Amino acid sequence: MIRVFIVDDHPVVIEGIHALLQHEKDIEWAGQAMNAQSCLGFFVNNTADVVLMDISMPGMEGVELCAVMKEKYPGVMILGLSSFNQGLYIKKMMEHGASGYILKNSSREELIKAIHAVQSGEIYFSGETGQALQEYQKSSMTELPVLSSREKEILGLIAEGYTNPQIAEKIFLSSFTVDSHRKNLLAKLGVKNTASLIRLAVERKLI
Amino acid sequence: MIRVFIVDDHPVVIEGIHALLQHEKDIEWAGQAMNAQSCLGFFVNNTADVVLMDISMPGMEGVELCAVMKEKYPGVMILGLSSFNQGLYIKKMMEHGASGYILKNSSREELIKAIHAVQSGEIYFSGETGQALQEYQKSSMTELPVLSSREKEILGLIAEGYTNPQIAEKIFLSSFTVDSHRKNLLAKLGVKNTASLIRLAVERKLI
DNA sequence: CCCTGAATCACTGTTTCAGGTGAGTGGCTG
DNA sequence: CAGCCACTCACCTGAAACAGTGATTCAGGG
Repeated sequence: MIRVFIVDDHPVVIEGIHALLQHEKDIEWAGQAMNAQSCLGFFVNNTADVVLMDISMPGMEGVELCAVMKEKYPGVMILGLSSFNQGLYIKKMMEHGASGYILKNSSREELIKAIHAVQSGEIYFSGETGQALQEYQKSSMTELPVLSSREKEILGLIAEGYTNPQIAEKIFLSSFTVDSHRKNLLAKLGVKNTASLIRLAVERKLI
Repeated sequence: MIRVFIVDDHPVVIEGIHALLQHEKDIEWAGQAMNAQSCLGFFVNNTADVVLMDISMPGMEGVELCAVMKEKYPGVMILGLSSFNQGLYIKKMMEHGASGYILKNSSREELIKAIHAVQSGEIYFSGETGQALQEYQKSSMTELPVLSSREKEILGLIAEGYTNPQIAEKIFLSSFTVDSHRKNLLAKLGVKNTASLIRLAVERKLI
């Protein structure tokens, strides 16, 4: 008998999963919580085998709660649960000790399979989720090089649409100097032109 | 008696809302669908008063389905439903005839209030959602000009870091033509150079 | 049927960017 | 002190981007 507990701030998700699991013979509904506090409160006097945990609760609570839970109760297996296929969240969850991750639009069969898997110590990923994780690791595994403050300043001005001469005038430098910084930016970030540079900068929130 | 139909690709959400509504005396469960096709199929021989519709279904189906439904059955009120507080989606939904929008983590009370509101022709927004919409409209009040499909294609390739000659070779055009499209992009979006162009494109999610 | 607009191509300048190379200063650190 | 690195400046060359102008074709809508 697997005791399942759920933490999610969406009432409909709690209800839905309850409905999906209520006729499973080897699954017992341990309880539910709508936020981190009440989850931790439950585990003071009770326990469960598997916790289904929404990751994208307000304020990143999910990831933190996962860390706290695994520290206090390492025997409790945590299965991440989210509506979206977000590599970033998945990665953080796993770093904090989660045993797997499934999407909320998973089928009843997949949900049950995942619960069994993590309960017996396996790592479970729904297909799409595993893919997203790979994608994520491919695209941002590479550490961003450190940019000097001058470089970041100039990167910002380039993104504003200023040309080298304009930037030079604005911050009292030679346009040769601005050009040097610009070339260093391209080299450091491994891109070939302004378009790639700005795209990377915006997407990785360097500006 | 309000007949409520739900379209959502998440089984748990369907179950959850069903559970939340099943004891409401003046609400009748008209049916459910997990995708746009089966929703449209239902309405061939049946009808409903209010449709709860997930916006963020795979492939933007939600927004499109909303448009089709309102064209075919203008009397059916549509209430957007999503896990996230995304101004962009909300705006698109409303442009396509939706009567309101609530978050999936809304309480049972709010859900029922919203259903009654839209059924009687009102526009309903959950508090947070209204805020997000305002935020969104503030930040991008200036309407984005319409880009042709060719322009969007070339914008994407510029963002990938390709130069005009490379793009020309890639999509079998003259580099003059690519340059023309590029100039049109700059003109339409009101920017002066590639840096501004790409920044705008990434920030406004044109690519 | 005419007008509009997307899409295509062309030519000519000017400006900016990219690549390479080199060099001087000042600060921090092993 | 020697070495590293950020920051600064300089020049040269070729490639790309930007600006302006103009033209053709083709599809769709009033």
